Amino acid sequence: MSSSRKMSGDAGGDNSAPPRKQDTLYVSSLAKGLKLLKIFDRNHTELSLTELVKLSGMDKSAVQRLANTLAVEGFLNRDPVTKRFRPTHAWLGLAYAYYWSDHLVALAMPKLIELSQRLGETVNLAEISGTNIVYVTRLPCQRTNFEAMLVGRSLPALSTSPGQAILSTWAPEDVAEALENWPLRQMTARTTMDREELGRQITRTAERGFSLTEDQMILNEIGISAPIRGPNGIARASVQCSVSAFHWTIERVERELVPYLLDVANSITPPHR
Amino acid sequence: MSSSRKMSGDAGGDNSAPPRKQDTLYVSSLAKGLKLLKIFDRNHTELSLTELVKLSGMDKSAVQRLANTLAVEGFLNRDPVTKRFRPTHAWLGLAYAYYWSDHLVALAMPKLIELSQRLGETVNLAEISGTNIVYVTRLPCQRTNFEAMLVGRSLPALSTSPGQAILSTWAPEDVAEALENWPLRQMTARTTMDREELGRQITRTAERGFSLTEDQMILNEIGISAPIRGPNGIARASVQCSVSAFHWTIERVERELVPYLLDVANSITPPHR
DNA sequence: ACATTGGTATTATTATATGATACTCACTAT
DNA sequence: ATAGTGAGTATCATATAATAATACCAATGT
Repeated sequence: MSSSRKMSGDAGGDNSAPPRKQDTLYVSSLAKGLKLLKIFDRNHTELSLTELVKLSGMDKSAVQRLANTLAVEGFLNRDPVTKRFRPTHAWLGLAYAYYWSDHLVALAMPKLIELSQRLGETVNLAEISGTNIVYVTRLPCQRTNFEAMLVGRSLPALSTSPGQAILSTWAPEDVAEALENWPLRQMTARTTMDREELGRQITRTAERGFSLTEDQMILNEIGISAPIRGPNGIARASVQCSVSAFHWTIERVERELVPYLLDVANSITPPHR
Repeated sequence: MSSSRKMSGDAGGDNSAPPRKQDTLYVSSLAKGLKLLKIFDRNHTELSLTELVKLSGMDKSAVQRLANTLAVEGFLNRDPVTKRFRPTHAWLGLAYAYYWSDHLVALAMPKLIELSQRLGETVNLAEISGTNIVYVTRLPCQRTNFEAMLVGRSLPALSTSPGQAILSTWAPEDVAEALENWPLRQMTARTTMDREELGRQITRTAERGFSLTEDQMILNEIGISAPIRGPNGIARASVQCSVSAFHWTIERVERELVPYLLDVANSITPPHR
C-alpha cells in the first residue's frame, strides 16, 4: 500500500457516482452512511472497519464515524470481540415497513398461499424495479434452495420469467427500449444473451398470457409467470412459479400449472397505488 | 492533560433531547436521515414532506434535504404527482443482506418448511433482539392474517411464546432481570400483565421444554414455541407454531404438535457466531 | 521482543449542513 | 375572478458539524 492518494473527495473513477450529486439539497454524509449499508450482501455479511474502508473507498476516519453512528442508531451490530460489523434486525424492520406500504402484497398474499398449497411448489410475487425484478414475497417448498427463498433478491428483468411477463404487457416502444438497453448477465451456461430471442419470447408471452423460462438463473429450473395487470392492462408485478425440470415437463406445466397460475394472477387487481 | 471538555457549543445545560449522542464519532446528519426511515411503519406508509417534518420534529429545510438525499440514493420513492415519499425495494434489499448474514436462517429453513407442511400451520423463526423478539422467517398458511405473515415484526419478548421459550434457557438472574425490567404492552384484553405469572410460565417452560401462550397478541391465537439452544444450552432463537383456538385444543396441540416442534428445534444447532 | 495490523481517540481546519426566507404552484372560499 | 392558504421548491450567508491527518493502543504472529 503506497501512501494514500490525495483524492479530493471520493475514490476516482470506480463507480458512476460522482462525489456530489447536486449541492444544496444533498446531504453527502447521509449518502455515505447509506453507502456503507449497501456494501453488505451475499458475499459481505460481516465486515471489519478496514474492509469497509476498502470496499467503500472512503476515508478511514469517515468510515469510523459513519459506522459508529450506524451502530449507535441500531443499524449495525458491532461484535464486541471481533469488532466486525453486521446487519441488525432493524434491516428486517425496514422490510416490515415496506410490506405495509406496498398494498399489493396484502392483496395477493392469500391467493399466493392457496396456489402454493395447491401446487406444492414455490410461488413468488415479483415486482419491476428499474431494469430489475425484485422478489417481494416468496413461498418456498422443501426443495427450494436457500437463495430462492429470500425476498429482496433482484435480477435482470429481461432474463426472468416475471420480467418477461411484466414487459409483455407494456407498450411496444417501452419493450423495445428495454430490449435494447436493459442489462443482461450470464448466470448459467444457458442464460439467453440474444436480445432478439428475448424479444421473441416476450411477444410469445404477450400472446399466451404467461411466460416460461428454462435454465436462466439456475440450471434445471423452470420459471412460469403471469402478469398482474392494472386497470389499463399494464403490469408492474407478476406471480411466478418455479419448478424443477427433474420433476416437471413443459407439457405438464402447461396443463397442470399454468391454468391455476393465470387464475390467480387475473384475480388480483392491483390497488390504485 | 487537562480533560478536554466537551465543546460548550451545544445548548448549555439541557441535555433533554438527544441532538448528539456523543460528539466526534457521531455523524448527526446520518442519524437524522435514518430517523426519517424509521418513521415509516404500519400506520405511516406514505408521507408528505410536511408530515415527515411533523413526525420527525426536524426542521423543514433539513427534512427537505435529507428526504431528497434518500430519494437520490434509492431509499425513498417520491411520487411524481402526490409528491409523497414511500419505501422502496431497497428496503427489501437490506432484508436480503440480513438473511445472508444470519446463518441460523439458512440452517433452520429446510426444517421449518418441512414442519409447516407436516402441520399445515403457520411456522415462524423468532430471534431475541434486546427486550423484543423479532420474526425472522415466517411460513404462513391460508388462515394466517396479514400481520402475522410479515417478517421484521417485533414484539415484547415477555408476552410471546418465542420470548418465553428463549428466556427459559437463560440463567436465573438474567430471567429475573427481564421479568423485572422488560416492557409489557397490553395487546388484547387477555394479555398477561402480571410479571409474577409470567415468571411462573417461564419456569414451566423450562420444565417442559416448550412454551404455550393463549390470547396474548391476538385473541384465540395459541402460540407454541421451542428454544433453539446453543452448545451452552442458552437460546437466542426459537421455533414457533401459531394455531387457532377454533381449530385446536390444548390437548391436541400437546399431543400432535409439540413433539414435532421439539424435534425440529432440537435438531437445529445454531452456528458458532 | 519487535513488527505489523487493525481499532480507537483527538484535533485544527474548513467544507458542509443549516434554517430563515422567499418563490411557485395548486387548490378553496369568498 | 381574486385573495388566501398550504405545500413543495429554491437560495444563501453563516457557523456548526464533519473532515482527514495523526497519534495512540491492543492484539497477533514471527
